[in-house]
Amino acid sequence: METLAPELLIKQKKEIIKDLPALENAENGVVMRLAPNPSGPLHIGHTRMAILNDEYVKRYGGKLIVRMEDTNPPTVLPEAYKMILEDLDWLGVKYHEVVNQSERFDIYYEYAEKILAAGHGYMCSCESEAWRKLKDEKKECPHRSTAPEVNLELWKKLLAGGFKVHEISMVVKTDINHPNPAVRDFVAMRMVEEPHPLTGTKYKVYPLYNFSVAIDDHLMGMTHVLRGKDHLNNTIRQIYVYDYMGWPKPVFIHYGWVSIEDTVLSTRQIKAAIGEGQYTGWDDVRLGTVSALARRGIAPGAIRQYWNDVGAKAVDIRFSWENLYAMNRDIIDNDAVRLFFVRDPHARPITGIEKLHSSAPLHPERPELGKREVNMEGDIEVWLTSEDLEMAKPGSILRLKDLGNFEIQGTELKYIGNDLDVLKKGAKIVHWVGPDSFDTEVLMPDGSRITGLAEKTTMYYLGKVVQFERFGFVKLDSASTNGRIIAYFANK
RNA sequence: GCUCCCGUAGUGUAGUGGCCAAUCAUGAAGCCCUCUCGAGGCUUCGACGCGGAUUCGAAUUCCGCCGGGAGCACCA
Repeated sequence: METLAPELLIKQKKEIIKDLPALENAENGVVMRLAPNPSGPLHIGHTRMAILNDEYVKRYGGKLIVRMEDTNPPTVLPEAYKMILEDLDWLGVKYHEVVNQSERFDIYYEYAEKILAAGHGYMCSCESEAWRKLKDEKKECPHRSTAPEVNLELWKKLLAGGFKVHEISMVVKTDINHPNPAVRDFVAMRMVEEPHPLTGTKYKVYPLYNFSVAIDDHLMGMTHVLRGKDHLNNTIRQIYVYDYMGWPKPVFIHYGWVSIEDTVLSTRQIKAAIGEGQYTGWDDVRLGTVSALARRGIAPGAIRQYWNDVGAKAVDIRFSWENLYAMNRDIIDNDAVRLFFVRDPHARPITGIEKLHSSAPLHPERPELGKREVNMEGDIEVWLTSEDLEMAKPGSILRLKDLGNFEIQGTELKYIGNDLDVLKKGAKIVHWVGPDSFDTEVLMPDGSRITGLAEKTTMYYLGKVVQFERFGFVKLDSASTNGRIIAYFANK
């Protein structure tokens, strides 16, 4: 066995792939959607809806539509359209169509008119605060009983530009006596003067979330709507539109709230902070954006597995970086080359030998990835981390990994052979770098920086995820012209 | 205040009346292995929020309580 198939002995990975629960009414394929607001790129929180929807579409076959919900010009970030799609691509999400709500206004107008004509909506010129107060008290506002013909006239006047901002809006009736205040009548269309990044000033009358979503979900043939629990009340409101129009309803699934600690996620905050130069950009490794995770060496497969594992139940959960990192480690461990990195390095001259040679595999389980060789001659000096040096008492023996055994003599290291038996006598294995190493700076997710020396070979793996032994997995980002390496910490 | 959702180990998760003195992953502790504090192997720790009811039998059903979360925008 060992000679025939050694890989079977080494890599018996526990491949327990947990399946998402089955979807109702999905036997004949599904149509699902991702409906991001293009106010910024995706962050770790958004990846749940992306992965879950993608997983189901892949499983049952069908179509995944990306629908940019860009109906509020002030919050639209023009670059976000592209960034979101790049994030999805990186995540391995297969979408079949991309549509922008900002280009579908004529459709929303058509349905607004139908709703008004049928008496299911009204044109309201109440001051918004007063209107809300009436709703709280389950009282109708004076416009709620306006005749459809009058409403239609007002609607036409609105479209023709006959009103100013905030002067009038179109409201969809639900049930003014509904026990749940979150569900009573909602504004469906309103005027916006700010130009839209995509359509400019072509339209002035904008739909609001619940209205455009209900219409689009139906028109685009959605069979399943899988979104967060925070939309529970929105679903109830949207169902009123379905019922007014006599549309069949998709299957609605609401997964629980995810609380993500220790991570900056607020698009608005990030945007402001980038402007102030506090972050280098949307992919600053301190952020929880998808691009930041990518930059840090988090594998898309780890994120996918994480959400698959969590599933789509309605329980509120805490996001666990620890669990994500464990999944990430599983994935990257196999390909990450092992290299030496010495933090807070201190030089130590070597005595007792003129020539030293080190040869070690780049990956302990994968000899095919090759070896790295180090040759040193003459007045040899190596660098060790202060942490190891503090532990080592004078006269004790250190095993410099893949190099040799050394006795501590003051600030010098005396070569005493290369026999691994010293390990059995309690010699400690430490990591080291030679004179041709590179200054390296590792940026940690918390914003701190760890500086040290990385061995020469590191330079050949720029752009890759590697393991700095006894330190952790890092993504080697770049090297400046003077040879300083910048790396980002992924996980231990 | 009103309404809704939820409640299994530290974190997630399986479990839909008996197979549960509760699954798996992650975590922690220990041992083995390994020239890494990684990987791998083994062992251990750790949970059904509480109280009633139904039942021969409940983590699974019902009621009450407690606890957590969300929504109540001319944001999405």
